[in-house]
Amino acid sequence: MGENGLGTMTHSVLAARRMPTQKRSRERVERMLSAATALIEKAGSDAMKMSEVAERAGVSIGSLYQYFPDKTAIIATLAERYNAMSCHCIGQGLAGVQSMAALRDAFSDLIDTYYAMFLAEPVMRDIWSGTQADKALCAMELEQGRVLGKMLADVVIRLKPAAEADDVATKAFLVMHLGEATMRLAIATERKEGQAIVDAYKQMVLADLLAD
Amino acid sequence: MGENGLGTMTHSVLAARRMPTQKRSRERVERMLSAATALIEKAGSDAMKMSEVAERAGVSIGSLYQYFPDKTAIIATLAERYNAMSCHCIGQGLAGVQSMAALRDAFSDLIDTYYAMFLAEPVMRDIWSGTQADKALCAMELEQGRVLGKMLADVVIRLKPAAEADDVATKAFLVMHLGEATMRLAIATERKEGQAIVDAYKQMVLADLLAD
DNA sequence: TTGCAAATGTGAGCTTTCCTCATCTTTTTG
DNA sequence: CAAAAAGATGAGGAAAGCTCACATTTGCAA
Repeated sequence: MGENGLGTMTHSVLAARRMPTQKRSRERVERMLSAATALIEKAGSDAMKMSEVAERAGVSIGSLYQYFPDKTAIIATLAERYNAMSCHCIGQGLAGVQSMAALRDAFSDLIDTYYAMFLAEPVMRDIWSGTQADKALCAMELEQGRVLGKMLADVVIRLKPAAEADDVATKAFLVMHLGEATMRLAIATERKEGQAIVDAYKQMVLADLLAD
Repeated sequence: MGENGLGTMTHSVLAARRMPTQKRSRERVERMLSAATALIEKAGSDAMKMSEVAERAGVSIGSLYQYFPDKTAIIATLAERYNAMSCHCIGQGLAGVQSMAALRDAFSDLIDTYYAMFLAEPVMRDIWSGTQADKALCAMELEQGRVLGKMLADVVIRLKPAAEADDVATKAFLVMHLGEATMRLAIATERKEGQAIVDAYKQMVLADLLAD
């Protein structure tokens, strides 16, 4: 599962030791990230060894550390790509909404899509369900929640101009963050219960969001 | 902050290598746990070194490993004690509820108490906000959610016998789990925003819980 | 083309931390 | 009181992250 269709965005989380400027090194960095992806899919990011990443990418350990200051930087780079992808999806889903009824449907679809993405992407699952030990990863999740929260808040404010902006912002932030928590919970349980949990989340959140 | 008033329950998470039966060893195990607590408070469980725990407890590394199969076992033991404590609190809070209005008040108080506990206990914060990388810890959190969810579901079923039991159970499980997620989020933000987030959570959940 | 500076690549091995085990000491028990 | 069981010790094995002194390749100006 080498190529993952996530584009070729360069990493920028925690200033890499060196930015790849030549074509050769850019390709090598992509190989490193592909190797890391494959290894995470196989056994999780915790079990991923830097030496294995280097070997699989056909690169020396020294090269690996030239572009990623430490192990978490590789994982953070992958996480950043997935984040960008899901932010884009969610943004698109919310963009055209013109009524509360449309919001309800859009939100419901969007959660289902997000859930399907979690289920389908082993790396995403691994990163968000396991490795939250890392501070940088935690900060990224928080930031992600803020971005998604803002998207949702903007829509709600647009549809309900009378609402208190601060309250809406807080609630939207919470709703999006709890969405991620719900995904984690759903994934950690049986498939059927997982779906029931996601449905319960949608129902609860939508009732609150649509209330006036 | 040596003694923490959490009682002297023995650990039982992942069968310790050896159970302390003599008085001497039981005291030593308590010293190990106190040392671990102090070190986690100082710099987090990630930075906690087994050699430091042993030294601070006035014990050899060998002894430490005689009672805790690995590093996570110490943390899991502490987590188990905090879990038992919070389960007890929450159980008490929900026990005497006889009406939906009382449930609303009890739930609100209970969440505030839980939040205060999170804020006051550095070790609890550390364990639940950081070290979720460990599978045993994740399983414990899930189990904790199930136990708390059952408590809440029992109360709701008692007050609304007409409700579908499965739906209530799923929802209660989700609500309790999202409660923990909310705590984590609140703790990760500024104190004032944290309180607003907790309030938003309470409002959202209660509206759903009290709906008929 | 050529030569040189900057960029890139290498991997042996240093460091840190978890954890084991052979051996010794203390306590309990028949 | 002697044997057996429980408890205690700490040097050192092992694994993985990461460094650094040195080798190679590339881009570019003369």
